[in-house]
Amino acid sequence: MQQYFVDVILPIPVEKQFTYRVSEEEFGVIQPGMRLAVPFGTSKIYTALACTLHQNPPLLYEAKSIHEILDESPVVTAKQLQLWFWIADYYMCSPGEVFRAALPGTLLLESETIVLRNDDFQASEATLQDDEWLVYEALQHQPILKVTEVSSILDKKNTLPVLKRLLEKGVVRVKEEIQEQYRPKLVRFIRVAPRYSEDEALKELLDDLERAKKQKEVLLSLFSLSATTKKPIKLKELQETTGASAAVIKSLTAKGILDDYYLQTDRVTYSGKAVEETRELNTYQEKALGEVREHFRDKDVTLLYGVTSSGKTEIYVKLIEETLARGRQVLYLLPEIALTSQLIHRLQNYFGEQVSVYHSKYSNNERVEVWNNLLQNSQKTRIVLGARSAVFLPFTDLGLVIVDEEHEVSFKQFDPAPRYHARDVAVVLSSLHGAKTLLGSATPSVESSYNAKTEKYGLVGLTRRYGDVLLPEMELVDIKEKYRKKKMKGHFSDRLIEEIGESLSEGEQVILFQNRRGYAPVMECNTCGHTPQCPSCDVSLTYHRIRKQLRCHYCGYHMALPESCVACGSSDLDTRGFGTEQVEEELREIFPQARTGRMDSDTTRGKYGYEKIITAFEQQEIDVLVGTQMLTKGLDFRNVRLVGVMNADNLLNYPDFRAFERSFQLILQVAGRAGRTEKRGKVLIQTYNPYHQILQQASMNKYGDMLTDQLNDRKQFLYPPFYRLIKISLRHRNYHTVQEGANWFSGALRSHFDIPGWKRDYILGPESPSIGRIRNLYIKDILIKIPPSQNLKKVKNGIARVHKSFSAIAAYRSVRVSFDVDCY
DNA sequence: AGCACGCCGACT
DNA sequence: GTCGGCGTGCTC
Repeated sequence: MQQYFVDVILPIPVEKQFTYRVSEEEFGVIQPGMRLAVPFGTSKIYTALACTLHQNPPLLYEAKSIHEILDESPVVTAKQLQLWFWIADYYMCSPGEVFRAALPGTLLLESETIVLRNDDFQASEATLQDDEWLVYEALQHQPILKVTEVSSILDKKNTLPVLKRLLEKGVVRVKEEIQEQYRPKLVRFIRVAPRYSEDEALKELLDDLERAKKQKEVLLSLFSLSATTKKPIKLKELQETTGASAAVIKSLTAKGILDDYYLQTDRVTYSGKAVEETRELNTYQEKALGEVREHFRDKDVTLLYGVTSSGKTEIYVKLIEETLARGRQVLYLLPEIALTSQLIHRLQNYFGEQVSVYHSKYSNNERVEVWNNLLQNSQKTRIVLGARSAVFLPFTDLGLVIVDEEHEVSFKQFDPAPRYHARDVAVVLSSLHGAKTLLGSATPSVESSYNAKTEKYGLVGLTRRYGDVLLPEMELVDIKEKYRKKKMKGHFSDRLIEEIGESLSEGEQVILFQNRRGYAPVMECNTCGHTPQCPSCDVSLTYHRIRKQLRCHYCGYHMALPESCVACGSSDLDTRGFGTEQVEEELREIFPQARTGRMDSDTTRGKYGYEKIITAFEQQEIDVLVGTQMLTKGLDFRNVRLVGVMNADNLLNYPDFRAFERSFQLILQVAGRAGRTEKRGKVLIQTYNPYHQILQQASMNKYGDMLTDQLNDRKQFLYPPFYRLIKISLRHRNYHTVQEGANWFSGALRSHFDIPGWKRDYILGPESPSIGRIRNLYIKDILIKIPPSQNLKKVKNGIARVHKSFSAIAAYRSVRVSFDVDCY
C-alpha cells in the first residue's frame, strides 16, 4: 500500500520539521509553501508550512493526519523559504521562529477550543455539581462558549476538570475551531436591475415613478454616472452625487428596480495616477547616479554616502524608474520611524498605484493584501515601501533593494528571535533574486563604510546639499561653565535662550532634541535618597508627569505617583535628570508666548500619531518642537533655522562600543533638520565635555576622521567590522541558577575553543547587563568575539554543541538561552 | 512556544 | 482534602 507524507515547519522554536500523513488525493494537491492546519499536541491545531512531500513512513512514531489544507496555491515562494532557512542558520534560531515572524498574523491561525451543548442530553439538575450547572446554564443562552468565557463564568483559571466531567456526562461537546481571520473588505455597489435594460421597460418604469420624485432623480443620476464613468457604481458614490438618503435607495432596491451587490476591494488603495514627472537631477546627483550604475556592473551592493539634504531620494527615484522599466520589483526599506507620509506621498506622486506600504502600524488585513498582491505579481506592488519585516515578503522578481538610513540601529531586531538585521538580510535577499542593493545614509555605519573601503561594496559620495544650501553652523555650548557662571535657566543656557528668542522673533521654527521621554527619568527622596524601583526589573521607575505615574520602560509596570517616600515617609520628593516633558515645561516658562509641541513615543501613539504633530509643525501651528530621536528621521521642514541639542553627554555615556559612532550619527541627523532652505541653519549642542573628540568631529562634520578613529579603536579592542560578535544571553528567575549556569557555559566554551588561533579574551563574561533583571528574570551575558581567521559556521556549530551539553544538565534545564548574532 | 503531567504549599 | 504554584518533557 502506498503511503503519503508531508514534512512541515511549525511556528515554534524547535529545530526539526514534523511529519504528517496525507491521503493520496491531498498528496496530489499539496505543494511546498502551502499552509496546512495540523493537530499538534493533545488539543491544538496549528498553521504549518508544507516543505517536502515524500513516501517514507517515519520509523519511531505514528504520523498524525493533517487537519486541512488552507491554501489553493502556495503563499510562500521557494525563494522565501530559501531566505528563511538562511536566516535561521545565520542568526541561530529555528526555521519555525522565522516562519512566525515572517507571516502576517492573520495568515498564522491557531485553534481555539469551543464548547458546544450536546442536544441529546436531557437535563437532570441532580447529576450536576454547582460549577457544572453554571456552564450548562450558560449554554442554554448561547450556542457556543470559548474556553476563556468558561473560565470567567467559573471564575477560575483551570477549566479542564469541569469540562472533562461535563464531557463524560454527555452534557457538552468540544470542538477545535480555526477561523480564517482575514476578511476581504467588501464594498456595496448599485446597478439598475437587468430587466430594465430594455428601453420600453425603462420608459414604463420612469412613468411609474412620476410621483416618487426623489426616486426618479436617483435613477436618472445613476444612468448618467454609469454613462460617464463606465464602471460599476459604488453605493457611496451614488449617495454622494445625488444627496439621496439611504431610505430612498432602500425602497428602490426593495421594489426590485435597483440591485445591490458586493465586490472585494483592497483596503490599501491609492486611487491616484502618477501625477508628477520625476525631477531632473542636478549635475552632482547625475554624476552620483552614473557612479552607482557603474558600480552595479561588477558589485551587488553600493553605499551612497550623501549628506543630509543632498537629494538621495531623487537618485533612488531614478533607479526605481529604471528597475520598473525592466519589469522588476523594488523593495525600499526604511526604519519604522522614518516611514512618514511625506515620503509615501512623494513616491505615490511619481509612481501612482504601483506603490504599496508594509509596516507594523498597518493592520493585519492590510498586510495580507500586500502579501497577496506580491504573490500575484500585481501592479499595485511594483514598489514596496516597508520597515524591516518587509524583507520576508513574497517577491517574485526583485530587481532593486534600497536601504535608506542604512546606519539605523532599528533595522536590527533584538527580541524575540529571529534577531536579524534587515539591512544584511536585504543584501542576501537581493542576491537570491540577482538584484542590486543600494545602501544610503548621511552617516553610514562603520561596518558599511568598511565594506566600501575594502571594495566589497561600491562607494558613491554626494556631498553637495541640494541648491547648495550651506550646512548649518554648529556651536558647542559648555554647560559646566554656564552652570558655574549661573547662566543656566533650568536646562537652557543663555546662548540657547538667545538663539531661540532670535528665531522666534524672525518667525522661524525651532527643534529641541532631548533623547529621553517622560518628564524626568527618576524620582528621588530628598531626605533618604531613595528612588522607586520596578519590582520586576532592575531599573528605576520613570516619572511621567501628565499621567501622574511612575513607569517602567522595560516591562510596562506602572504605579500612581506616591505622595511620600515609600522608604522613609518623607514628602520631600524631587526629580533627577530630565526628559522631553520637562524641557517643554521649562520652555513655556521662558517663552510663554511661543506655541510648543512635543514629539516622542508618548505623544505619537496610533496610526496617525506622528502625522498630526508633523502636520501641525509643518503648517507652523507650532513654533518650538521638543522631541526624542524620533524627529531626526526623514522629516523635511522648510522653516526650521535652529536646532538645539539639550544634552549631548547622555548619548556619549552609553555603555556600548558603538556609543561614539551613534552619537556622531545622531547629532548630524538632528543637525540636518536645520536650515534646509537659503538661510543658513544653526545647531547648538549643550554639553559638559565640549572638547570631546566625537563632539568636535560631529560639529565639524568630519565623517572621515570619525571613521578612521573608530576603525582604529575597533581593531585594537577586537570589535566589528574586524571581529564578529555573538552574544549569548541566559535568563532565569533565580539569580544563583543563571550565575552558575553562565559560569558553566562560558567555561565549556573556553575549553571547546581551546584551539590554535583562539585567545582567551575572545570570550567575555559572564556579565550582568546594565539592566540585570527584566520581567523578573535575571540575565547573564556571554560575548564571543570571532576573529576573521575563524570559520563562522564552525564557530556557531561549536556554540550549538556547548548549548546541547548545557541543556542536558538537569540543574540548568530551566535556564533560557538565546543567541544574538551580530548583536549590534 | 504551549500544554499535560506531576509534585509541593495554603486555603475555600 | 482541593486549587494552583511551577519544574519537566514532549510535540509528528
